[in-house]
Amino acid sequence: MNQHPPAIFIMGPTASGKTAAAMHLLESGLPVELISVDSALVFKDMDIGTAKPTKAELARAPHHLIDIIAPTEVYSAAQFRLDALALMADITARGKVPVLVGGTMLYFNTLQQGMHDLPTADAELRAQLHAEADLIGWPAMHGKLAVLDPITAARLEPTDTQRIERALEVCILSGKAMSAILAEPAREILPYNLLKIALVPSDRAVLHQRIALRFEQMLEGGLFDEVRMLREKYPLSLDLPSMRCVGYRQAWEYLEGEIDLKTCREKGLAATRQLAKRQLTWLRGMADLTTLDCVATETSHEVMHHHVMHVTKNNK
RNA sequence: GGCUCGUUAGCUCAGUUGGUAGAGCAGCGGAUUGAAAAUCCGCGUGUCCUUGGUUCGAUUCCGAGACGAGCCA
Repeated sequence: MNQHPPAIFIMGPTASGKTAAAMHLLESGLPVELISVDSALVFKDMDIGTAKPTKAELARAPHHLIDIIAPTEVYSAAQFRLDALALMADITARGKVPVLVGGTMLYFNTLQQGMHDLPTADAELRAQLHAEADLIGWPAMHGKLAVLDPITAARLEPTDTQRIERALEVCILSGKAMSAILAEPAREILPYNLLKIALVPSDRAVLHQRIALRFEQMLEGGLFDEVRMLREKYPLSLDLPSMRCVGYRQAWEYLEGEIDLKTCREKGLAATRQLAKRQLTWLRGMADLTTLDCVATETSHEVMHHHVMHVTKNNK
């Protein structure tokens, strides 16, 4: 018997209708609070390109973890885990059920699996490592990692710059091999009774159509103006996580005159489709999912409502 | 109307001195532990426009046709 309180995950690729699904639950009167699980929605002033719920929608259906940092700042899976755990405890204490809705599958995964006791990211050290890599190249950095942590080096491609950098950072800051830390027992599992709903398209082509439609709406809705505004308001660069978000990177390149509008549209669309594909890959590997077809919106909402009602009732 | 060039993967194009072909992008599959909308790995999906001829064998050479682009009328 599971004595833990309930919590609900609503997961799905971009443009699968997660926001609508979450709002449907809230507005049908179920005792829930929403937590966003999205690495792009955390940024203030990035509204159009992230397809953030509108001000009106957020007023009707408040989401936690939206607009919490500036586009110059960095968020992380580890920070998300801490933030989400605190919010879930609060919501549960208020007698409500936390609904975690979003598309950042690493965050969902981290929340469920917990994290090992790895050192926090260190911007200064990363800058040093990056400068070194510029001099000797990433294959040589991979070679250095092979000395410090052969197990992790064997797991990583010499081209996987981001993970090589992180593994070196972990070794240097902790004095231990990352693989040694990961071999230690993981932290406790999430103390909630989970209902995990996955919104998956029965037809990928339909999702692609939705993505195209939404991207067009973003362009018409002023994505370029938004990026111009962001660049005036903040000291941004293309290597910041915020500006690496799908759509923003391509809009930036267009505004710089590096690509024309047609190319911007094509690259933006392709990047969004590729994002959706990676999200679906994550979902295929997850256990205990209640999978609903995001193409059949009304049916899915009904079924989801039924499941959630069942869970929230058992909470009493 | 005449001449020239072109037609090869979903797109842009290479290539085959005649032995049924390969890049980039797109797409598809996978990995994923403080950047994750990130980062990385794997996979070629084809009436080589059609049709006659030459040939053991034609996507390749020759003829005709279709379509497209350009130049001349």
